[in-house]
Amino acid sequence: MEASDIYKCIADPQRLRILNLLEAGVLCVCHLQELLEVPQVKMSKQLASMKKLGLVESRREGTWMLYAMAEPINRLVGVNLRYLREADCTECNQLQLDLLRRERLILRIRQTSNECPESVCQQIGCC
Amino acid sequence: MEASDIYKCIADPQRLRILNLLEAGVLCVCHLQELLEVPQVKMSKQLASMKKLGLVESRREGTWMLYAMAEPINRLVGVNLRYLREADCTECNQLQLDLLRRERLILRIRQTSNECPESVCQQIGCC
DNA sequence: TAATTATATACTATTGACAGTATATACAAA
DNA sequence: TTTGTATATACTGTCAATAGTATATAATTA
Repeated sequence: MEASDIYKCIADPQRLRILNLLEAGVLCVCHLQELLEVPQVKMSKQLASMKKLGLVESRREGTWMLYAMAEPINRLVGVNLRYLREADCTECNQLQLDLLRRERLILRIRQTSNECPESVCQQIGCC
Repeated sequence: MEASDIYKCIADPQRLRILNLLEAGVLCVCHLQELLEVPQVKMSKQLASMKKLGLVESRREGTWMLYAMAEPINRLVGVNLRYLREADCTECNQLQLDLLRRERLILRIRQTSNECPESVCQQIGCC
């Protein structure tokens, strides 16, 4: 895999945000949809493209699909996420904000019963 | 300027190579053409796009145009160049190779009389 | 002033990425 | 076995980036 493929991938702000979120932990498609406020079909296609690149992995849990960073995390992606989280620009602030929103999402799932299957919940870290 | 603009820019291997070369020092269009083996029109357009982004600057010297990294160098570009020069991939090796070829080019100009005007030569560092 | 050199821009055709809609699949529950 | 839910894929149209050709510009030299 070439560096240019990675750059093309993270040149899309939404894909960058997805990678940023997944580096913090496993999430399922519907939660990514909610956090980024994009239609299901778009999220699914973004994830498929990153899976094809080998950047993310997916695991089925019932009807739910859990997505995670492929291990070991691509170093070029890691370098850039680390830089952008510290930097100061519109996109960078969004990454910080997304991580906060992820925390809040997990809290909400924890406090709401049956929001998602227990097996999913365990992977995400709600319970 | 957003991070995504930078990534779109360096997602093109040739533009990445140009930035890599310019970080090492000033070069004129024809030398970049020679080093990257691309047609004049293409090089000119790549440089124009990066100038528009504010990543490079140009200065006329007679009929010659000298291109340089815009100062201060964009930090995201700097972070990535630094990483890629150390990393091991096809594109990364190319960056190393380009720097060597640049050294050799400068040596050749130094040893050949009248290959380029003296004012240009001084900026590039041949003499 | 005309010719030459280095570089830039205009124009055109092609291609690749993307969004949106519709539909398919995989699994669970009734 | 039907229904529902979460997700994926197929299909289509649109738009932006790119390459290539031709031409323009800016400065130098004869």
